[in-house]
Amino acid sequence: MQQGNEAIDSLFDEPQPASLGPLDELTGYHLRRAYAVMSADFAQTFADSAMRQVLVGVLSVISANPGVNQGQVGKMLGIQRTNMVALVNQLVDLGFVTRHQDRTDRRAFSLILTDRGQETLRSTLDRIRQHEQRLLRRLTAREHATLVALLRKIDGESD
Amino acid sequence: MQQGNEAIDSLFDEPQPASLGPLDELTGYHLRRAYAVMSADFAQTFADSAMRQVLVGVLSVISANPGVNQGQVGKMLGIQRTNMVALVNQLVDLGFVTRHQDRTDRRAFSLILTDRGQETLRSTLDRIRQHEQRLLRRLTAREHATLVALLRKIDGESD
DNA sequence: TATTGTTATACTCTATAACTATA
DNA sequence: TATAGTTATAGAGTATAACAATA
Repeated sequence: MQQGNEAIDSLFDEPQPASLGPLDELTGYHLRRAYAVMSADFAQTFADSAMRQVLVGVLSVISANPGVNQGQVGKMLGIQRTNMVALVNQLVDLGFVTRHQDRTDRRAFSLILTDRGQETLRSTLDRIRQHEQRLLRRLTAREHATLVALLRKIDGESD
Repeated sequence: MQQGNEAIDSLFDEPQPASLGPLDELTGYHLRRAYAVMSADFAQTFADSAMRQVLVGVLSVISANPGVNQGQVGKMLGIQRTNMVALVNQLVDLGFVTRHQDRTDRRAFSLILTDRGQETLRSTLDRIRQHEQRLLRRLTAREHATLVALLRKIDGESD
C-alpha cells in the first residue's frame, strides 16, 4: 500500500483507531485490569516459591490472631470453610503453621505460626512491598493512600 | 492434643480483637477484595443470563471496531488467542456475533455484531451501569473519577 | 519464517453437596 | 439442630504445546 489515497484505503483496513468502546467507561473493567496486572506481577515475583496471594492472607491473619480457627480465618478473608482445608494443609506441609486442638471446642483447630512461618511471612511482606512499589510507581504517596481509601469503600468495611 | 504449652495457654486468657495483620497495609489486598466484591455482584446481577465480564469486553471491542479479528480483540483485552476461540464460539452460538472471511487475510475472520448482539450489548451496559452505581454508592462522582484515573495508572496505559 | 485460528490439555480458583464429630 | 472440619467434585479462568492454512 505504497501508492494511492491512503485516507480512503484506510477505510477498508482498520476503520478507526482501535478502541475499547463503551467498556472503557466502566469502572469494573479498569478494576479488573488493574487487578490482573498486579496479580500477574505477584505471581511472577513469587514464581520461585510456593507463596501465593491467598497464602499470604492466611499467614497474616494467623500471625495477628494466634489461635484462630480455620473458619474464622476464612470469614475474615472471604474464603469458604471448604476451601480453607487445602490452604491450611499446604501451610502445615510447608512447616509454616501448626494445628492444635481448641481448648473450648473440640471440633475446631487453633492455628499457630511456626518460627519458620513467622520468618517467611516477614520476608514475603518485604518482597511484596517492593513489588507494590514497582507497580504503583506512577502514583504519588497521596494518590496511593487515596486509592486504598476508595477501594476500602467498595469493600464495604463501614457497612 | 498438645499439653503443657504455657505460651499457647496464655493465648486464651485475653482474646484479641480480630485483625487482618500486615495484610491490611497492602494495596494489592484491597485491590483484590474490591475486585472480588464487584465480580461477585456482577455474576449475581447476570446469573439469569449467559453474560459474563469477559464477554462484555469482547462485544464492546467488536462494537467499536467492526471487522476486527479475534487476535486483535484478544490483544486489546489481554486475552490469549487460544482462549479467544471458545469465547467467540459462544457469542456466535448466542447469535450476537458473526464471523466473515477477512478481505485481505484469508487466515483471519472479521467479527461483526448482529442486530441482536448490538441490542444485547446496549441493554447489558445499562444493567452494568446500575450494578456499578449500587456498588460505588459510597463514592462521590469526583471520587469515582479519581478511582478510575488511579486504576488506569496501574494498568500502565501511558507507558 | 511468522502469524491466525484451532485443538488438546493442565493447573488454579472457586462453588456446592454430603459426610463426621462435636456443640 | 447447628457448627467445624473434611471429602469429592464441578465449573470457570487461564496457561502451554502443537498443528494446518496462509502471510
